[in-house]
Amino acid sequence: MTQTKHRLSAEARRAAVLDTARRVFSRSSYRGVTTAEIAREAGISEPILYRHFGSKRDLYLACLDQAWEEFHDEATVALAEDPAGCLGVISDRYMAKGAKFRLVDLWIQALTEASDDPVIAKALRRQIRGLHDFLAGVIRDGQHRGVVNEDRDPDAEAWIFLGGGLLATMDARLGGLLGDDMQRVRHERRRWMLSETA
Amino acid sequence: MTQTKHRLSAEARRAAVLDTARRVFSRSSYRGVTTAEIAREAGISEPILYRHFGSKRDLYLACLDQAWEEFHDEATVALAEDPAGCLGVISDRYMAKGAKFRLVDLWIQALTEASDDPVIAKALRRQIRGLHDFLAGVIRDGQHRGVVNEDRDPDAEAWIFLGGGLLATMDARLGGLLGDDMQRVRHERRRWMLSETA
DNA sequence: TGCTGGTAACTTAGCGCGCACTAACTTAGA
DNA sequence: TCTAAGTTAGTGCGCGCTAAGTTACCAGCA
Repeated sequence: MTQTKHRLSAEARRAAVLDTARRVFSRSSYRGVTTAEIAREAGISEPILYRHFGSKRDLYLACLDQAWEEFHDEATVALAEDPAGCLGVISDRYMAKGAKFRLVDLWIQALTEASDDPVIAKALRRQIRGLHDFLAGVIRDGQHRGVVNEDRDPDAEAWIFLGGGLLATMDARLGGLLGDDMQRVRHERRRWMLSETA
Repeated sequence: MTQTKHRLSAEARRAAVLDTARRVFSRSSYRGVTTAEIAREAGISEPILYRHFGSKRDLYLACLDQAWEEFHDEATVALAEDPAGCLGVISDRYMAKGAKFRLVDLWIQALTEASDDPVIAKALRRQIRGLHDFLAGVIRDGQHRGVVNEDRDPDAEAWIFLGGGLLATMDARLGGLLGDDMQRVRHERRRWMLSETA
């Protein structure tokens, strides 16, 4: 039987804290958030937080890992379901302004921390390389299917796509600097990528 | 007569502190740097720092302003001297790994702070919009001169270029993730921008 | 040129507060 | 009744910032 009111099992509590932490971190920054804040928002006291995570940094790393894992899973599913529209799904999922939380928000912060913390830097490298390889794979797949122009360099284009993600996050964090230029960026990129000639 | 040894005039000291602060901030982050650290590296004590700048935040904003102003001046000169090669000069100046300090490093940190600090957000918005307009102007100029394909959207392309800058900063902060893919990105972008047909 | 007083560039030493983290205790649930 | 999920009430320390005191520099004057 599941618990009724306040008390949760260890793993349920851990998952709940991780979820809250991910939300709180992603709307501010690693250093801008206090462990007390996360605990309060998760509806627990700090010692409980420290029972499940050894330190604030451990918690942050766990957030990074889970966010990446979740994104990667969803992207893989989207790729299998609709290879052509997959990139659009990815955009919405990981950079769209409306998304409940954006992976790239964590990345921007992690990038700021990376200069002082090699462990965070390493985790971030792994994830970014992972996303790049995924994107390059999608582009290659599109080329085989004749949707994407064969003359394009998949690795280079994947990086440019990733740069677009950074741009979108910047935009969201500054409260909409690009406006409808965002649409024009998408349009411009699509024109380049799509296969006009065979 | 100028001072001989330790004591500097107020304005000379202010400039020296600002220079040091810019270097120290840009290699780490706003929150990752202490005022004591800046003071030590500038060869003074903290109260002197606080005589010239009202707060750590004021100092940071002054760094942002000066970095942007300096970059903008240099870019304007480069544009006047060599309109065609101007974009290359800009790349080297503001994103190249070897540059003594990169404007975009400050931007990435400021972006992290922006969610908690509307003043920093506002300053950053101004600078980014400024760079975008400058880049779009360069592209338009290139189109008039027949160097850049007339069919490209200058505003959209300026944003994409800016996204490339973020990408390069990310790369540098993570210690060279892209490797020679960076060259391929440049090549890919150039192919798209250059005027192949009239 | 040498003395001297005033000014402003500097220093030492520390305050208060916020935050990561914890010791010791309490209580719900099987 | 015993285990483990929870709490209260801290501690120590780092950092932004400052009060109070010190010393280098430069007038003005004999």
